[in-house]
Amino acid sequence: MRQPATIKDVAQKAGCGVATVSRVLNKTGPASAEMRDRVLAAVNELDFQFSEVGRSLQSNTTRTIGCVVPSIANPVYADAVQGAQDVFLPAGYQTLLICTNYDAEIETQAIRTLIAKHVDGLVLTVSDPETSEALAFIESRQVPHCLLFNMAPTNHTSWSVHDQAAAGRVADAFAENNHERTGFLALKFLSSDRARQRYNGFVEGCARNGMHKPALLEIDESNEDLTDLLGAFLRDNPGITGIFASNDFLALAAIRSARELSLDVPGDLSIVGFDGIGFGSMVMPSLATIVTDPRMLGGGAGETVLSMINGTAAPQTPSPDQTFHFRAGGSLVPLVAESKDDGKVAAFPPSSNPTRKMSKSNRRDQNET
Amino acid sequence: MRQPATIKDVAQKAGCGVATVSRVLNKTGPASAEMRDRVLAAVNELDFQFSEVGRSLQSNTTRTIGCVVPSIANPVYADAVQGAQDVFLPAGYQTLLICTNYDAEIETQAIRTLIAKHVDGLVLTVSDPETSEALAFIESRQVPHCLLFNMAPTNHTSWSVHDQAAAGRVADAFAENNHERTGFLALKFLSSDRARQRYNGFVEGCARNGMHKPALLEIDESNEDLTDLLGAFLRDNPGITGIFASNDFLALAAIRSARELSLDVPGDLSIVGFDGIGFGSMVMPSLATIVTDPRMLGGGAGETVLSMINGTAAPQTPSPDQTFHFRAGGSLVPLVAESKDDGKVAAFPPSSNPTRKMSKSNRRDQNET
DNA sequence: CCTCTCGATGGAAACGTTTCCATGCCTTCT
DNA sequence: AGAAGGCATGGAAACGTTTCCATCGAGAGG
Repeated sequence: MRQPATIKDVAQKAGCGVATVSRVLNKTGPASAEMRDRVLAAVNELDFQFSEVGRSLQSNTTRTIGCVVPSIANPVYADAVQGAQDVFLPAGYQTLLICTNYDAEIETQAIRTLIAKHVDGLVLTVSDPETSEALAFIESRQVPHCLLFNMAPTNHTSWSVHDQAAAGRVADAFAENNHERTGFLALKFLSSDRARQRYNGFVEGCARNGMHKPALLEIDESNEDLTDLLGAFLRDNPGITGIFASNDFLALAAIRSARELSLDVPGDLSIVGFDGIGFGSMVMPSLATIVTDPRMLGGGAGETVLSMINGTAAPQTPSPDQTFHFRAGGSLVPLVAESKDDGKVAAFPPSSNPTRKMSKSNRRDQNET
Repeated sequence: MRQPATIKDVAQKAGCGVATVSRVLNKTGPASAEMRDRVLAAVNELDFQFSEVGRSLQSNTTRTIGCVVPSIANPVYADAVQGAQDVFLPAGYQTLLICTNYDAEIETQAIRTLIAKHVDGLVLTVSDPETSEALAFIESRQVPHCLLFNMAPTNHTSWSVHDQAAAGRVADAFAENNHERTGFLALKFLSSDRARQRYNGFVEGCARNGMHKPALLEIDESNEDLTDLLGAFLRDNPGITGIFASNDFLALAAIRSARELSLDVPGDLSIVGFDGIGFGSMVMPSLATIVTDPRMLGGGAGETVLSMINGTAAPQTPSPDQTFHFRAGGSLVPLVAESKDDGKVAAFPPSSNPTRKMSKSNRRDQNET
């Protein structure tokens, strides 16, 4: 039993042809009761199991779906993958997972291999859907697929948070709390169209609310020292009272860094995140953020691919404003006017927030250190 | 080009035999320069790519590894999977991911299918390695494999945190801080040998330190209301001053629940977690916990499987005490003696801990509600 | 009693590769 | 000049399935 038994072994042991074995085991054709028993006995004795690879060659199907995301160390993608596989597994499909680590080269290469392996479908987050080589290749091969967390180019369907609208909502939130000067904090701004969408939406939202254009603080590597960068950023852009971080991790890191800079959050600086990871509501202050549902999105993308495979009706993608909602939190508070030492007079007493108080003074005396 | 081109199409277009095409493309045999050019031209024209399934059938190899974990919604497993795939991908292997959702039935079924699909190896976390049907099957089929986060039965290798030693270390930490009565909080105690290992280690550690045997609080479903359960638990087990949660999620949830019960953490109740997720150090108070490195473990398990496939020397698994370390945090503080009103006389002045004091009075007046 | 039909069964082709082996030719050595 | 060897190439088997088609026997209907 070094080599696993094949259908031929079973046929031989049962004293019949391979066709009969196939018919019995697949229940795809007539067989006498006695024959059935003999085959089943042989199967048991040999511990036989069909080889899916022989089967795939013949049937042109693998019951396998490719799933491509940047990284599952990020819980947003991890949840989405989980959601997708929770759909696939009960449907009889297994999932080939690729984490590209935000590398377009790996993305292209891995997807070619997935297609060579003849996956029946693909769920994927690409770095840039407009230029993605991999995506073009998928189309040319006509593999059923669905995007995830990407803006869908024409002829594609995508399950995604409407980043731009969500970021606009964040601008509204800042406006509602009387913030005027804000910053946008992003990691890997260039390799992620998500971050860019959020930035654009935020800029637009700020403009719509009559706020200043947000300053951009971009980090390239996650191991750069955020505290130093943040300090320099606030020094270079005086007057900033709020920061929108392009994800919750960054937001929490920013809170920590702000504290290291002896800034009070939210007293001196309000911070809003994006994604709505569960921890956000466990920290003090709780994190104001955009809440999303990655699991639902992953599941939806999975259903879409299955429907393409089966030729059934595709599930409806959620409307933009169903893909997120704003969650208020202690990290974003109304800005209260006080003696503002940058010359701008805080003349208007905010009617909507009678309890508004000011942060401890002497914030950000940047030349002290 | 509905159906992708096969090697035969290439051969025909290049005017040669399929064997020549195979040799040219795989660089596995001689070919004239002119022939090479013709073949390459045909490949380009047809956008040909080998079918891995045909190849697999012939070569008895799939360049695919199965990876089985309970759920990647849990960042511990997500990180481990990421670590494994970071090893596999550069080595030319892709990863078939299965999340069993802690269901032994799914586990067995999925692993059978993985083997039918002829994966070249397996990295897996099973629910119980001693009784796992799937594991037995893997052995009978002699598939290279490595356990992850499981205690290794004989003849298996496993990359895992030494749960028992780590839990013992937690008991030491409580002892160092003069706690005597503790509780152990676990989710899915029955379906996870990890939780049981930790419980055993904790019980043993408490005994070693002369503490009371910890009380067990077990939650079955993650959606049960922890606050109610915790309240009842503390009422039923008076005198508890510290809780060891079997993972950081639970620990953070417990902190929140304690607050809802108007208990101060750590003032009234110290809490220690397990896993060392990044967030633990971002919350206030920071979470005392056992820090582990799931990514390293996943990577190690991956390397082990690769070494089995290639017949090279297996990497050395870390020694038990290299698999974790204790991280102090604000959620665990020394217990201070004070007027204790539960009748127990604090008569014996503990020689080893002269500074021992009691907790603030009237905590948990259990009949008040 | 003969034919027709139908159930049971086996042989063989096909799926897309790789690889063994045979063939033919050209070079090179004796 | 003849033999030997090496290179370039193609045919075909093999991998493990499914499925089409043919065969065979038996029961039914005329």
